[in-house]
Amino acid sequence: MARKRITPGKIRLTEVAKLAGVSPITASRFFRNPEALSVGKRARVESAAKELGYVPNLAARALASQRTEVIGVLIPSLTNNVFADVLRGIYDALDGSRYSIQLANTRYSILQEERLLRLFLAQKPAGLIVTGINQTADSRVIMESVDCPIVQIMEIGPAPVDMMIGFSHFDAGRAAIAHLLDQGYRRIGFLGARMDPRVQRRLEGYRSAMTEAGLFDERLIVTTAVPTSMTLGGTLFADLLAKAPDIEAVFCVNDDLALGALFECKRRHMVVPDQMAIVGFNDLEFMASSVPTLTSVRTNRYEMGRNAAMMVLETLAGRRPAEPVVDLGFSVMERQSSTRRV
Amino acid sequence: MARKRITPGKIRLTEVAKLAGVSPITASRFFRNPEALSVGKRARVESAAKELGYVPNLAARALASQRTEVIGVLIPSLTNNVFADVLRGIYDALDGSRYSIQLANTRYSILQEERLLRLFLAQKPAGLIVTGINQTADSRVIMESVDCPIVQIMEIGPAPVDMMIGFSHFDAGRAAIAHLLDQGYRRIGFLGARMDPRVQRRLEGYRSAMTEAGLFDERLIVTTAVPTSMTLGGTLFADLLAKAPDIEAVFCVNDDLALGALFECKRRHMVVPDQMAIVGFNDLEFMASSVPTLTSVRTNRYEMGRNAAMMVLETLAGRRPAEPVVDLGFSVMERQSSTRRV
DNA sequence: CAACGGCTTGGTAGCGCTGTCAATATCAGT
DNA sequence: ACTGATATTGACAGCGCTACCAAGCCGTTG
Repeated sequence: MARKRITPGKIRLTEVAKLAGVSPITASRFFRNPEALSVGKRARVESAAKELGYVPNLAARALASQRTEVIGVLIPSLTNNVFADVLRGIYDALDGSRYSIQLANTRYSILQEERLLRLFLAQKPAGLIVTGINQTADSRVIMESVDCPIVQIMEIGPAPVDMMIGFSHFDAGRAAIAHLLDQGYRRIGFLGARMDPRVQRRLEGYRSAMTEAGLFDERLIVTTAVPTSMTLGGTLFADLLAKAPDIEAVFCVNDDLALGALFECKRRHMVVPDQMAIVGFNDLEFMASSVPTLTSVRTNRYEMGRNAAMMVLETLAGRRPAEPVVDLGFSVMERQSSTRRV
Repeated sequence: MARKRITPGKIRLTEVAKLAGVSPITASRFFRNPEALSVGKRARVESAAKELGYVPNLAARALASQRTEVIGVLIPSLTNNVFADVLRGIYDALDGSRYSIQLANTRYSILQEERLLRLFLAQKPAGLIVTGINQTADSRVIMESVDCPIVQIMEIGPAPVDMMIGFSHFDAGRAAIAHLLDQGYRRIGFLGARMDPRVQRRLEGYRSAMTEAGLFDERLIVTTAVPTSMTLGGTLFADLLAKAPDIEAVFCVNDDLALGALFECKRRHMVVPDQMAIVGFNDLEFMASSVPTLTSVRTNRYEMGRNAAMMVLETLAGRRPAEPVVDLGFSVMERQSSTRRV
């Protein structure tokens, strides 16, 4: 004999079936589709499974059925609060379903993303949720070859691999500037960190709005590839002031930078918004409770995650969403930090 | 025939072996332990795999080998920045290893935790990282029956299931109060949200230190089961002021509350620290860049996650850590918000 | 020169479950 | 009573990989 059975006491489906007096396949059906069984057998299998403390072997199930109940999620950062909200939405939507989540962190690298995508392939995921629309060509090939629902989240754009949910970062950037212009600000600076594709599109929105208003000036822009933080917000804002001392307002590419800028203003005894207006992005919870309260562009992160997961779920259930691309929009939350100049 | 082969074009290990001119088992060894092969065969298998674009089937591997390369991680919250840092540490430590992470969210419920633990069982994880030391009795039974390394993180206590890494929240709470007492503050309030077991132990530390100093007063404590947020920090602080208008300082059970309290002070035109000292907990990045800078108890969250994962890895590699319980300690970062009263 | 031991390689038989299809039981309608 | 349709159940084989053991190969040793 090539291999001796090393698991004498282990409870397999066969044991459950034996105790319940049914065939293994019937017991198997009990776990996957109980309605298909007669009431009597259903009860017998159920009590047998409970009595033996049966735990199904997922690997065997996956091998035999050629699919898993794992939904792969690719996000670029674990630290960024934005993705925490998205994740919460995903987890909430999947809660109670039989699907579980396999989370992977791309660290904002599309090469890393491609590697992780390959890794997911080996798991035959039931569905995939990936961040953004800037995948490598190879990543796209992989995604197109995987036979499972895929949702790209965080932004929308042309040519979805499968489904898509998000909003236009370009438009959102434009809207933030439109608000400031509307409030009478003219010299409006831009603060950006990380500069991932979505941030760059917000910058494009800024550039477009400013150019249109005849106010564009390269010196108003300060960016860095460094990951964002509140401390960085202060530093970048100081840099911006050095480059363009006459600015009246600043659009920060996220809320951490905005709060950092606010504190830098405090440090310099500049009054917000009288001497400096501040607008952030994402509308994290704290923006409404700072002093002064901070204007921000609200993005529907939780809903994005939740809906993305639900779109995968619906597709798996055979009810494919009518609209594969969903624009969740955004809204400029106008608060004290950017009220009209006098 | 019971089942016809439905995968005519799929690349299995057999195909790779055939192309490389070796037996399947030799090809298998290439992927698990390349050193065992002769140099020639190693190269042949490698190029064959690459040529065919072979992706191993993890389910089959798991079924045949009776184990997986998945490490289960149970944390109570995705939103809380504290766990984002822990997770980052875990992901960093596992990066480059062959292990992947299965993350599950207990939502601060030990019943949910037990359910998820059962779910993990079915996956035969290679290791387990769980938060805290307050598991249900059944959870403990499950954990003790699983044959894999387990690390309890975030705090230390008696009777580890297997390994443990964290610090004493009781001592940390005491240390925060000791610092305030040392700076001359006497009427010190306590602000707590969520009130999970670790927060309660911080409260015990507060109670112990205050009692010891002969300063304990039940009216100085304001807590809620509501999840923490900056806004809540402002609200709770207002409640505390209503109950005890004469307080001189406040110890907030986390940094969000502390920043919320700071803004509430601003709103009330109370000068920090002259009229009100504030101490937070965790020392998130923003504590050092607010105005005034905020004192906080630094906890080594990233290291906790990283070391926990490394402990699992080491155990899996057969090098069991000499010390199964690791105290990572904490440090009170003294900043402007709690400098000595005049 | 036979015996030995280390290294590499292969054969065999499953791991535990489920897809497929056939068989049987049940029931309504004529 | 018989037919056909539907609901339930079971037999069989195999999903793709690896554990176990055995065999082959080689150089070394007494």
